Amino acid sequence: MLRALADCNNFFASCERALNPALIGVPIVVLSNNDGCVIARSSEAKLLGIPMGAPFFQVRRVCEAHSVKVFSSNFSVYGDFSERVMEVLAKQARDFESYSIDEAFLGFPDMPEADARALGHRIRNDVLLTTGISVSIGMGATKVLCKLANERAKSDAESGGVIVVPSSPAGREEFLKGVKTRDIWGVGKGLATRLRGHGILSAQDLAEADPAFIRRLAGVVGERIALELRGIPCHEIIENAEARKSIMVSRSFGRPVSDFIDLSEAIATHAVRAAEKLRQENLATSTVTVFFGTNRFQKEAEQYGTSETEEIDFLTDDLGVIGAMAQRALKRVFKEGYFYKKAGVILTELSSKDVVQETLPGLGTAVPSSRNRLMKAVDTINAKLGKEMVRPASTGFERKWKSKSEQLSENSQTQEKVLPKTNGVPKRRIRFHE
DNA sequence: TCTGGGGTCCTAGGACCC
DNA sequence: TCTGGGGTCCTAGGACCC
Repeated sequence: MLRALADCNNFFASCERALNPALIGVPIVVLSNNDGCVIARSSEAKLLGIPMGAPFFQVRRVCEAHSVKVFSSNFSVYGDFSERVMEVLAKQARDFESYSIDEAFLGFPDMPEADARALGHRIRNDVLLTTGISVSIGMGATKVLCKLANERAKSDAESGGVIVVPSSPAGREEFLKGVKTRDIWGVGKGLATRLRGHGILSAQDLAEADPAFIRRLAGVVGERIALELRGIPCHEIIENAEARKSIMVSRSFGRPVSDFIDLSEAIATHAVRAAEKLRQENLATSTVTVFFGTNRFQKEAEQYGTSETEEIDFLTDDLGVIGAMAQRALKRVFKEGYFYKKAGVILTELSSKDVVQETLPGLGTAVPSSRNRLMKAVDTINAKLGKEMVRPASTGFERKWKSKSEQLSENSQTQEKVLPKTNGVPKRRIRFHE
């Protein structure tokens, strides 16, 4: 079966540009939370040599010198663009898997290879016209081949944004010879080093290697990659994403904190947000993990970091219960005398709330319905009036530890705008900062 | 001065059981 | 010198990805 990977080009930067066409041709970078690292670059910014993942303070001068537009990330906006792109892509193929915020796998049973290129260009045009976002299309027999084709489509200007890996052994070999193992999807630094030790340098070397040998060297993960390179699918296109297994909320602090009360407020804040996500997805949990740590980049400073888990014997989505569990865990492992840089909360052992109510009728006594109504009220108010409009006092008032988002606050005027429409269907209104 | 956040999967090894 | 052999389950940590 012919498969494809559609991957948005410079996604976050493209979103900012789609919102503000005056930015066309201007170098753009988008920063991570806390304005820490570069997580997206327009092609102009890439040409300036600004690396992906670079700490912003290391590239600030280059940005200033070349008038690079710098944005704090605005994930609610990127999420809206993502929905729009996915909507268009999902219509193009029988099989569809939204793989990440800016990528989707498509499956085309019965599609002749000869028609693949033209199909790819049609999809590209369709997404560009309806969303303003440019995507690259990589096509082949397996997901791993699609990934490689996609990378080539992005880097090879002559491809017009579409590359098909031929299914003929000779054509595939020609393609794979020019690909370094480290550039294969699923081959990280560790595996690439091990492969190199055995003379496996290119994707073609890996495809040709004895699968049993690769299995010993790199486990089932490596073996599957090798088979996929040969055109044998090991990873199907998964239509219905399985229920997620964990929810994590974590942030670095805007400045180091050492007081218990500050850490406690941050943990409370993250627990509230995690519980909110839980309710949005109609899930419930019995297990809460908190973690926190000092700044690992400050080598000379004394380091401490840990995680601690608290369990209960029923399932809940109540921010009060989850918040209290997080605080109990924190109190057990907090240590005085360190400068902490980051903290977070993880919820695991997730179940559907419907299942909970069906299979555990006794839950009605564990979670009073008045609490359910309270959670609904909190969610409704915050959805209507803005994030954190209602929150527990335990999340703090002064909140000196909050992340910074300097590039956002620089233009703190919030405006309402409407994204472009498809098929006359109005999209929900979004808030964002210009 | 300043270094993100949120996931998944696999494996090895220990605990425990028969 | 000699001290079974398999299983399963769970967990921590590593590796990788976007």
